[in-house]
Amino acid sequence: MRIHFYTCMITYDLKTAANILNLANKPATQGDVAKAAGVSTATVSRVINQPNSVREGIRLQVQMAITELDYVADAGARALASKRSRCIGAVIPTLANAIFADGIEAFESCLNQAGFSLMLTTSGYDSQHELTQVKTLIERGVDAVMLVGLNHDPLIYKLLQQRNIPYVLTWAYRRDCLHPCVGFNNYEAAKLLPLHLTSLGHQRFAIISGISEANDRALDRLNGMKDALLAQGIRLSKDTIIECTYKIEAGREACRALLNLPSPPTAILCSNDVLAAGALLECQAGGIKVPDQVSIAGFDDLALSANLTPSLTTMHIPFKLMGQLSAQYLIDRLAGTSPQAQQQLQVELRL
Amino acid sequence: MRIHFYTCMITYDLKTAANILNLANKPATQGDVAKAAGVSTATVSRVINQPNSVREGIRLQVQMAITELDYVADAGARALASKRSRCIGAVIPTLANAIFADGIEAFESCLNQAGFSLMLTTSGYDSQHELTQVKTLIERGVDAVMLVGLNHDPLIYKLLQQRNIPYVLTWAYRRDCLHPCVGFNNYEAAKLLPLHLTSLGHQRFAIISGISEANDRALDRLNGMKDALLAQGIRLSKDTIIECTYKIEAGREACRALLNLPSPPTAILCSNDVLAAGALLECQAGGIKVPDQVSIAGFDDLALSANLTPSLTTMHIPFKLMGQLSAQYLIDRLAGTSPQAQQQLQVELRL
DNA sequence: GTTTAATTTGTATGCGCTTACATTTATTAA
DNA sequence: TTAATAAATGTAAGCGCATACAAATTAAAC
Repeated sequence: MRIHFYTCMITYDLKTAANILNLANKPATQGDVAKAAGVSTATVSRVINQPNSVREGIRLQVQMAITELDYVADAGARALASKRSRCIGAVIPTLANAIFADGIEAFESCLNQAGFSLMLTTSGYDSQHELTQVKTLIERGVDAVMLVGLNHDPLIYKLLQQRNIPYVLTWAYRRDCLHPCVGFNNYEAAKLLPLHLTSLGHQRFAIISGISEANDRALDRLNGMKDALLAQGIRLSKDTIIECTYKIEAGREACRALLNLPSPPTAILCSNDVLAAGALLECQAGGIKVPDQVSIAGFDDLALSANLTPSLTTMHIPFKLMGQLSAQYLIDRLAGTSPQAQQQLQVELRL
Repeated sequence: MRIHFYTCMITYDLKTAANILNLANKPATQGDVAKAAGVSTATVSRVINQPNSVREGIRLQVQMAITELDYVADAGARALASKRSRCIGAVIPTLANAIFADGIEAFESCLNQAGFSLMLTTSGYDSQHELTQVKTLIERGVDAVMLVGLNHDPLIYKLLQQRNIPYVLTWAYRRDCLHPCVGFNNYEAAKLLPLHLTSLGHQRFAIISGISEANDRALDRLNGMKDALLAQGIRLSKDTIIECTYKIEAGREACRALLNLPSPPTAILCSNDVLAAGALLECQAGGIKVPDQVSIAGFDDLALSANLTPSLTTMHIPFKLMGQLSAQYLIDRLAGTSPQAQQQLQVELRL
């Protein structure tokens, strides 16, 4: 036994050091790493946070100790000492709507590459719930926040500004927006659709819109469409504008109602591709020829839209780019630079 | 001026205390609240964490001080002192596929109600990237982790178990699974589809599958379909099984290839509704009558599927319930109870 | 009205890290 | 070679909270 022990001591190395220190099976701390590498905790911290400020030999030694001990820095302690959580929060209306998928995916991916994690919450298109979610994110100590749309409870801005938390609004853009935003002008983009359809000769229009209350994108799109029609001398009666939730069934139902009107529209403008797909599928189910009997236009250019027959006329939005740019904006802000606060993205009509 | 100041002092109350303490405009700390309420920090902490252990009068006093000072507890400090971050991490393959939307939405919602936040990351169907993401989540100090599917790098389990971090596997279930899981048996569920189609008289089959490598759900579904066909004496040739990414265009393309075979299938089994929708839309685009000339079946029962014409035969999965149950499992684990580790959900064929 | 027990509150320590500052070591200039 | 300078490392002080334990208060029992 004694000899064995002695042998152990001779072959003492980082590996056994790891085991010895890990006897209690508690996660290794910076102190454990420091001890194992024969340096101070400050040096370990530097190896992790500013590796270039540590000479190569020592750096490797520390990194080896980190590996041997399976050391993972404690997030709470880091956040407490550095005032940075390395987490960025986002509040989106819902995940169930494909509209947000690509943008958020790109947003997350970008954050990830820059060493940030995404804390994701949903508001269910409810501005008071959105406020609650922002409060929660602040409590979780996020370094920055992403929101969807331009209109939010003023308290949200107050809370964020008070704590100096950078934020960015997305999925929308307005030149006179007082807050950082990355997106496109929903109102102007929506104007293009009726324009295209009137140029094809359509006169009798209807609109299927998302619920415009508490959804500035939906409202802007609706107003854009209405105004563009008005400019052509076309005023829609009340029963030709239907607001419904962003569900495919809702789109179908709305379309059915419109086609049953005494004087049904020859063109249906939808403020979203999910609704448009619903409308198109309702027509197909009812044996109504599109676009011969009725034309349908959408908005957002979901993957589905181009694959329907006939394919949907829709407005393409560079969601992926939007996610990337909004992530980059926040990353830059946190890095101390002053990125452009308002970024407008170009949309494109897809026939 | 002087009188004014004096007046201020007389009306000294929590509000002015707030302003005085907040002069530096730094976020209020627990200590500030304690001072303002005339209690110790321990009491403030209790008011926040175990309100019932504080007498009502003092509790209200403290809560008022919290409001006046806009106090928000520092997440890092809380995590450091309590060893709990109140965050739960999830790694899903991608957000771009609608399959995950409903489940994650319900998962997040459940966590939220229980006072947890969701940290969401994506793996892109890459198991090594998944490992990286789990490491990141651990570094962020999540209290628990949700993963999709049954097969993961063993190191993931090791890391989680080592740190005593509860985890749950979802979107899949196997009776002999060694890990906590909430889901359904992809293999058995997939068997039901060919069964249904052979009962309709189909003999010439083809399969459009997701990439089965590094995706146990896709592999199980593929094997289930193949085995069920084999049991009926039907063996698929190599060119009637196509694996592709979960994109609608990929489904179209695969369908086209299958229909161009010398002896095209009369039934196409898709391991996912996105692929099935692509196949169906390809048929429509090509003027091929469904189900007269070819039958198409899917899996997952996306909202779209029931609204296509003809509607897709598909397997309904209770994704929302799955999200809720997996969230609840982790919440219970963190609360110290021992919830059932394996939970199987029932699927249902939708014609 | 005491004594004892139960409840409420305060005191004080430490969680694990970052960082300002002090000290040491390496590098350059003279 | 030595002095002056720059770079690398160590020391030690918090960051803001939760909580074990001690002290004080209240309620219950006698």
